[in-house]
Amino acid sequence: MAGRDLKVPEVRSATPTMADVAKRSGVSTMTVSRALKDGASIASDTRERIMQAVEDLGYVLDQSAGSLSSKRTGFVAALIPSINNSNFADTARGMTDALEGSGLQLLLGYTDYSVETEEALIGSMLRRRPEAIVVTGGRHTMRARKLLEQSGIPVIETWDIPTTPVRHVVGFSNAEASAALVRHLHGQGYRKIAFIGGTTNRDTRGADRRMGYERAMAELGLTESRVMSFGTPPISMQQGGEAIVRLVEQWPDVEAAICVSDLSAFGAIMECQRRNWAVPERIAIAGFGDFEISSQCHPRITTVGVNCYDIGNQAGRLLLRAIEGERNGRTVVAETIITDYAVMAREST
Amino acid sequence: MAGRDLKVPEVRSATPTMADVAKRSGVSTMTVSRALKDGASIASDTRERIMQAVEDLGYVLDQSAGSLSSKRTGFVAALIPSINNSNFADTARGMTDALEGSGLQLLLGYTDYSVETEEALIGSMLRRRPEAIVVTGGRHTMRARKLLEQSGIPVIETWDIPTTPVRHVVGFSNAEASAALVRHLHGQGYRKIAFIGGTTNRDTRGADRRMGYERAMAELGLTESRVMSFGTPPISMQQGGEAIVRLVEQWPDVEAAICVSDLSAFGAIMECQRRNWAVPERIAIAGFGDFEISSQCHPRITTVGVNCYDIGNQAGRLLLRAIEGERNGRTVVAETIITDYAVMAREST
DNA sequence: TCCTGTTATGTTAGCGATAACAAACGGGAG
DNA sequence: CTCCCGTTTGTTATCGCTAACATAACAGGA
Repeated sequence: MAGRDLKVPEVRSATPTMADVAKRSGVSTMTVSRALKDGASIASDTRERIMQAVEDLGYVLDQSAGSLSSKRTGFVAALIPSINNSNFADTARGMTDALEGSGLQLLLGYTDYSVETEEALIGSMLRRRPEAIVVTGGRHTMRARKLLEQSGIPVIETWDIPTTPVRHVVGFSNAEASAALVRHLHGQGYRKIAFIGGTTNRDTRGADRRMGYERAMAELGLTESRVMSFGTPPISMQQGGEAIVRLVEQWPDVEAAICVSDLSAFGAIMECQRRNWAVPERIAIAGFGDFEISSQCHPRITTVGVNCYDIGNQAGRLLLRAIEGERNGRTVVAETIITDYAVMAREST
Repeated sequence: MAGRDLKVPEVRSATPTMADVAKRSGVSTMTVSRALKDGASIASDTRERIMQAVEDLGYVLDQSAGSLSSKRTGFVAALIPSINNSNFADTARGMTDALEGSGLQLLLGYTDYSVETEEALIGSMLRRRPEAIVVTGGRHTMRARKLLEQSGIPVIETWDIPTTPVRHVVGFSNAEASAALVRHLHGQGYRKIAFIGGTTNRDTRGADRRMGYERAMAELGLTESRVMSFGTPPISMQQGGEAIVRLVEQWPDVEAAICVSDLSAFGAIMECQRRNWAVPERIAIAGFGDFEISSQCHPRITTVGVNCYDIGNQAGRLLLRAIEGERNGRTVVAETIITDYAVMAREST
């Protein structure tokens, strides 16, 4: 730990305000405000003079003051379960891209897969007055739901198709996607198919996938379902590895395993390699989400590709329409946009 | 795409303000303000009455108005290169944990490994008046640096040890860490050691690691350095796979390769497996960062473990001290905190 | 009884910007 | 020469909240 003396920069004592800039350039604050916005009518020499003053003073616009006055905060809130999940990262990127050029910034919050954290986060986001809010999933605490309903701004639920949506929806049925994967494995000839997931319903999409698995198994007449629950969601690579071992111990005849996500599937496959259990010959393993790792590892993992980027992009565009609509006093109809998914058959099954 | 009619919630027309709550509970707005903060002296029956009114009206505090008045926005900005990188995610988590209970929220921005994007982001963050700002890396555009210096708030650079820091620093020397890995491989008996990284210096930490590799090679008297540059940073798993093939083509005698990050190392190893190049017998491969994947894949990857969480946590705590100090008018001395790293010897070398 | 201190609440005056309207100015049409 | 219109700039009044100070009410000690 080393120390260095404090160097006081020239413009430091009091942060300059718009009034300081106005005084220095000999105009009113209103003119400064206009100069800093594009699209306002202002003489080019005046603008230059103002810009010079801004530069000299090191002035930075105070947006909180601006948004109080203009009633536009210039940002939208998006809540995703985890910062470190490439699926949600893609969704966030899709949203950011959709917002490009709209003057709206994306403000992300992380719920850590917990509806309670989500509730708290919705509260703190709403206090900052976003112009719209995007949440992941369709299940919320009662209070969270009420907050969303009363917020007075467009609300979009993503990554799911809730039975009673708050308002707009952009997503797909996790249960249906999971069922499609079961049918695919069935089509490949597998019968003794297991499901590996977390021990709780904390990850609601994970729970939906398990439900879809069970439903599809029943529909295919495969009455013995093999569900291995292990660890608190989201389950890690390591937990996937441990779970596959337990699975094989408990049901030695198992032929295939569907993991709740690609990460746990990857962990499971690596563990199999260490134990010399051939994948897919001894046991086939599939994942969910089509993470980069699934197409890169060896063997490449069969999974369900979800249009993550598109979910975000559609949500972003929908949100722009909704904000625009409300601003113009138009009646905005609640929309449900269903995104697609596809089983990606690869080497692990 | 399905539609549903707009359902107008009861409290919708105009968002209620504190004055509405005050009127409804028969007190002044100041009392309402106090009731919504903890630590203020207020009669418990008054508080209850106010809370009831808040509940009835669905009132949500407007923080932008509050912070305009109190001059405290209640958030700190942190810029990280990528949303989808578990190293930076850990740093973010460390920061969030450090901020827990301080009343400060973390607002993340993503620079996408570009100093230009960073500059723009610093601008838009500063406009929202964070109480402190944390950036990743020590290299910035001139304008960005000026913005940081003039911001009047605590600035912390992380993940690096800049030669001329803006103010506070929490990080380690990427070059030194990379050199340590070279020395480790040398100690294992490897001599023809290569480095795989991106084609540009966009990822400044990646560039530092390459520099450290070259310096260490020279110091060890290994004069022939083998640098394979491939793809725009951050290079992906797939690019790691492609790079290792090119590397072996160009220098068939290569014995070991250090990849700029674990992800590219993983891609390289998987590609080797597909080509039946034994790792580490035919070629040893090491990564950087100790991502989860490195300890989970097969073979497990030798890498440099960085104390990501600690970087964030220390930065968070430093930032709290600095804010506290400035608020009390104390002179805050610039601090440099050096975090540790360690070569993690595993199966891939 | 009066004074003092504590607790609970109210009043006033902004915080720093922008919306909305007003006004000054210059130039071209009639 | 006058009038009108478009362009540029200024004035005023908030936006919703909180800091700082003021005041009221009450309890307890001298």
